[in-house]
This record gives sequence, C-alpha cells and structure tokens, in this order.
Amino acid sequence: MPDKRSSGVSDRLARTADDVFGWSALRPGQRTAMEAVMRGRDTLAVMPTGAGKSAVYQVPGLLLPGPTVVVSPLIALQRDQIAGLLRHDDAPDAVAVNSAQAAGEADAAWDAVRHGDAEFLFLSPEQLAKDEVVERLARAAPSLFVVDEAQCVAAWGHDFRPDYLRLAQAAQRVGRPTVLALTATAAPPVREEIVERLGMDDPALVVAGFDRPNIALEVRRFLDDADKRRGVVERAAAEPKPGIVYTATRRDAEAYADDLATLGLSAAAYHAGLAAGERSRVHDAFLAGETDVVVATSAFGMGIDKEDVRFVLHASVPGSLDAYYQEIGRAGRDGGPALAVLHYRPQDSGLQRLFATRAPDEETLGAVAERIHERDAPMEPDDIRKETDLSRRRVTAAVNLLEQAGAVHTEDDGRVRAVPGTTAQDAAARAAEVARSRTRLEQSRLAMMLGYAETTGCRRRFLLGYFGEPYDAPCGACDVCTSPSSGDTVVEGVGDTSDESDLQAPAVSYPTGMRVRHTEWGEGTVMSEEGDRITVLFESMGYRTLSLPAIAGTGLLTAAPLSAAPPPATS
DNA sequence: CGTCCGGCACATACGTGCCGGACGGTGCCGTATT
Repeated sequence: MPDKRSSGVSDRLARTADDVFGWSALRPGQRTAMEAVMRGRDTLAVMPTGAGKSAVYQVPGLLLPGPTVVVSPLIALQRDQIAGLLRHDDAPDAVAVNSAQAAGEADAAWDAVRHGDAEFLFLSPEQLAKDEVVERLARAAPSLFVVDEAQCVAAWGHDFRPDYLRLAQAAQRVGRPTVLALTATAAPPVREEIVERLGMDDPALVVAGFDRPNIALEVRRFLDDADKRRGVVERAAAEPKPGIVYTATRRDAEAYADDLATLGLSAAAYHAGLAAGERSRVHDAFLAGETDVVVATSAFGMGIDKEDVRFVLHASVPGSLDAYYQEIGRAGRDGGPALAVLHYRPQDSGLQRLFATRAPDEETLGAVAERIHERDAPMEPDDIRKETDLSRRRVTAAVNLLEQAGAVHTEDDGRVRAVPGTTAQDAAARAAEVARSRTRLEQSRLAMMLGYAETTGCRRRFLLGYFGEPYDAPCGACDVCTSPSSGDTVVEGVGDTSDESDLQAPAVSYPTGMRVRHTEWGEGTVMSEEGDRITVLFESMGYRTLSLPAIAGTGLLTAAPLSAAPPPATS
C-alpha cells in the first residue's frame, strides 16, 4: 500500500524525468525499479532494450545526494551514454575514466566528480581493480553503484574479464552504495548469478516481458557445410534489408561478406581482428543505412542502436540461448516484421563445446595457491603475478576460483590471504572442482541451445520457457507452428526424434517453476515442459531434460520444499 | 570438437590424398617501440 512518502518519491521521479529528460511518462517497470533504488534497495532490472533501461539509473542518480558510478563493459558504450546524457541541457555532467584518455583528462574527470560538477562517472570493471581508482571513488562517496549490461558478470567474469567477479568487493570498498544491475537478457540462473556475484542484498527484481512477437523464429537444419553456406547466403540476399549475419569465426565473417558482395549486395564484415578505424567505419555505415548486411562475430552487438534491422541470421549455433536471444533481439526494435533464422549444423557445436570446456588447469591454480599459502601476510595481486609469471587476467581468474572454493580471501584493501586451515594443494583441488562444476553448467547451456534447434515443439514456447516465462503454444510465428505438418516434423539423418510413447500423460505433473529433487542430481527448478519431457535446471549439474514416462513411478524426481535457492555448492 | 593448411608421398596427371599440427571469440589495460 503506497504511503504518502513513497507517492512523494514517485512524484519527484516523474517530475525529474519530465523536467530534465523530457520523458512525460514512466513505464511501470521503470517506475518500480526507480522507486526501489530511491528507497536504497539493491535492484536487478531485466528489461528489453528500448524499454528505457538507462533512465532507471539516470533519474534516481540525479535525486540521490552523492555521485553515481556506472560500470560499463565497453569504452564505446560509455561514450554513447555520456553523449546521451549531455544532449539534455538540464542534465548534470557525466565523465569517464579509462585507458583511452589523454594525460590530464582523467584528473579533470576526478576533479569534476570530487567537486560535484559531474553526477555520473563511467568506469570499466578493470578500472575498479586499481587501488588508486577505488580510493578516489571512496572519497567521492557515491550513493549509487550501477552495473550496466550485467549479463557480462556471468558471461565474461569467469575467464575473459575476471574483474567482473570482483565488483562486489569494489562496491564494498567504495562504501557499499545501493547496487543497481541492468540487463536486457538474463535467464533465471543468470539472474541468480548476477545477484550473488555482485553481493546484492535482498534485491528487488523487476522483469519486463521477454516475448518479441514481431520476430518470426525459424531453424534450418543442415548436414553438409556447402549446403548451409548456400542457404545462408541465399537467405541474406532474399530477405528485406537491413540485416545482420552472425558467424562463429572471423574467417567465416569475411567469407560470407565476400560471397554477399559478389552477389552485388552492400555487405561488410565486422570482428575484433579488424583495425579500429575499419570497425567504426562498418558500424557507422550500418547505422546510417549505407551498408545493408553486416556479417559479424559476437563482437558486433552491444551499442548497436538501430531500430529497423529486419533480420538476424545465424550461420552457426552460439554457445547459449542467452547469447542467441541477445543477438536476435537486435532485430525489429521498431516493432515491424522481423526474422531470426538459425542455420543449424550439429557439427558446428564443436567449437562452442570447446569454448565451454576451457578452464584454468589445476597446475595454474596450484601455483597461485602456493604463493598465497606460503605467506603469513596478505599479498598484493600484482606480486602474485610477478612471482608466478602469469598474466594479470589468469591470476585474477585463479584467485576468483580459489575464493569460490573457500581457500583464499580478499581483504578490503584488495590484498589476498589464505583462509586458515587450508593447504595450497587442497585449495587447488577444490578450485579445480569449482571450475569443473562451472564447465558442466556451460555445457548444459549449450545443450539447451541445441535443444532449441532440435525441438519439435513451438520455438517461442521453448525460448520463453528458458527465460522462465510460461507461454501457451502455438505462437503462429515460428517454423514449427506454421509448418503444414506441424508437430510431425521429420528430421533427416542424425538424432533419435521418434516418439513411440503412446502412453497417456503420467498423473504427476511438473509445472514450470516447480522446485524438485532428483535422487542423484540434487535440487533444481523446472524450467520448461514440452510434451512428455521436462527440462530441469539442477544447481550442481546444470540443465537436464527428463522423460516423464521414464521417471514415472520410480521416485527419482520428487517435489522439493520451497526455499531460497542456495548458491552453487562451493565446498 | 571440427576444419584448414602445409608438407609429403605417390607417381608422372601438374594432380590427388593422407597425415599431423595449429587454430578457433568477446575488451579492457599497460608497456615497449617508433
């Protein structure tokens, strides 16, 4: 029940949004999230792009007393956000601190923050790994700690950019302001991981609907590589433009772009191996409507602010449905008809399987643990790097795993010490087990991606089920629902898709969201149901699909008491 | 895990095929060199 004070807050938010930014109305999700932040409550907002995610921190940031720090993964994204803020004459100044700045620029930015001239400070997670940055920020006493594109915590924190896993510590060190995490795409386990890794305290969860009904979904299955390539090129040529084609490798991005250009299309490749100038040229030409098709690796994505993308084709499977949904979500933001086609070849998942399987080896973990354990006093991460001759990234990744295994602890000043009673050898073994558990989860996420590609049911239902949103098929806008032989798809070659069970559905049902316990795999949550199969996310095993007739009457799967989902086992 | 590419054998076609090793994605940052 709204009391006087909260409606007062609501009025102030609405007035500020209108006066400063010219937004005459706030959407329900925006307002709910802003009000939670104003009350000082940690908040996770999962809202599709275009739903005004940035406003959720911009308006409260203005009303709360101290500066707002915004953690953002790309410097280019930080620039876009700052430019967006500066477009509003009445909005306060916004600055960034990063390695791309000229000498003196960072000092000017810090001065602006210290004197209250700049309300918003944009930083990468790597900046927050530096003592100097943390100390300066602590002195500025920020009131709000925003993590934008928060899916990066789960997607990148474990290997690629391990400083993402150290943000909770950074927030603590700067005075533990209210933490606000923002993302467009996050399945329930990803949400849980964001909350846990960012150390969020009893967070408010604001989730806007995931469905994008104007995006038609389609999967085309291939066995032969040449057939698939022809299919991708022909489709990209035939569909209304503009569009994006995603490939798994840089080489493929170049190859498909060449093929399309040969057909006379205006197409360009985009990947991280290109020179910076070429990258921004391709990006700008696409936004300006001068390039019809960009063929890209996953490097092309965040920060693409284009409404009228008509198709997103995938020439290979991505590693997870999270990544897939993020990428196809770039189509049809204007609400007009849009198309997402996955060109699926089972062999292509090999590369993703490789990506999912790589983790720090026990030797590396052992070397780092030994350095930490042989000392009595806490140790600077930089000294570990020097003594082990490992890169900063690998040291951070190893420390993260050792910390998750409960064998080392990071002090408030950023130094690392051994947890009493643990040995280096034991620590390495336990950290390796944490890494293996992580690998199992990654592999099960890939399995869900392949499940989408192979499903004989409504694809939208499968996709939304993965994101925890029940949906009544048929959707009428996926290849399964619109196929004349709907529900009776014949798949050539590989895979056992025959369903010989004529048995009636078993008496026990497992609705989406139900907590269950498996005798072998422990507790989990039912993520989706499809025909006589259900998919369960087990805390220790990741996603598993179970056949209801097979488990009926066995007692393998039982209802589990509702409880706060525990963090992944670390012992 | 799957694909590509160079090297080599075989063999006499200037080509084919097999084998083994390398490689595959995402961005910060800081340091060395022009």
